[in-house]
Amino acid sequence: MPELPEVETVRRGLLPAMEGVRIARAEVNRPDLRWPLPERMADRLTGARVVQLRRRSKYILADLDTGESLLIHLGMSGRMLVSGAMLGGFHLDHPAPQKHDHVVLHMEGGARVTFNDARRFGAMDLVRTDREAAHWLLAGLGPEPFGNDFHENYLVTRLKGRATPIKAALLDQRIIAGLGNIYVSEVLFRAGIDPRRQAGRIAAKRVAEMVPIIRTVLTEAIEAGGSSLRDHRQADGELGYFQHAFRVYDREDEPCIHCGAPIRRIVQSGRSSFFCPTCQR
DNA sequence: ATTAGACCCTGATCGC
DNA sequence: TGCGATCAGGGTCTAA
Repeated sequence: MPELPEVETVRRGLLPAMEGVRIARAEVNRPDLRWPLPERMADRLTGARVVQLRRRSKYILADLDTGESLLIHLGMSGRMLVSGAMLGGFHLDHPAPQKHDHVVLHMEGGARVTFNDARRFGAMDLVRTDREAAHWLLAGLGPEPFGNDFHENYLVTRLKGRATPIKAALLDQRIIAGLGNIYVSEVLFRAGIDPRRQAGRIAAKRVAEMVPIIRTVLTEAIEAGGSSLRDHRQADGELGYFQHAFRVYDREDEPCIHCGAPIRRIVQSGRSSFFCPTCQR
């Protein structure tokens, strides 16, 4: 599901339908997702205008003119789909309601934004915009990969002394926000680092080299509309296509693009890691 | 303080 | 066509 590039792709797709537009009616079809939805959520959304649509890590934040922000997390299987709007010269008709359409925002002017999430690992909450940074889901997040707080010295310092595998360290949202299982594998391949290496035992120079690689991989993925393996859809329903550019992820037993050795899959803390045993040390 | 594993939930896929 | 096992891009919580 959605890592930073997928969430950013969704945010960009939602912009024309949501930013500057008033929510005419909010339809909330169940009391909870991963956690209970906020009190009186439909009432607090109805009539509010979306002032700005932002992203923090894997969260989308819709700032409202009520002083609150709608915080959205897509979990593993969450989608945000726009319908009934003009997009790129095409009109997106309203599709028939689907199973797991948990929240529907009926926008002024006729567009709809539907949050669908089969597995319900996603989340929504309403938070005072001026206290957003203290929200329990956001407070512990590490720096944005594209932000000024994320740089070579920062990463070297944060990984110093850590015995945990570098794979787990890069997945840790408190260290860096936004990476997930796909892009960590892709980053470590490009950096030539074995995912099992202890984070604190990698030479500082090689840790530093990961910083621009992280930014490059994420940028390329955003430009491709994210990766669509199973669940991810852009806001207009289109598939992303970065999965065609994977060098190791989901390529078990296929040849390494550099050396031809078969790509290996191992399981680390319950998640698959893909890597080339020859090129990554 | 760290770290591995269970858990949350549904659906797709694969082997039999 | 059916059935069980396995797996999935998220994160939190517990127990070692």
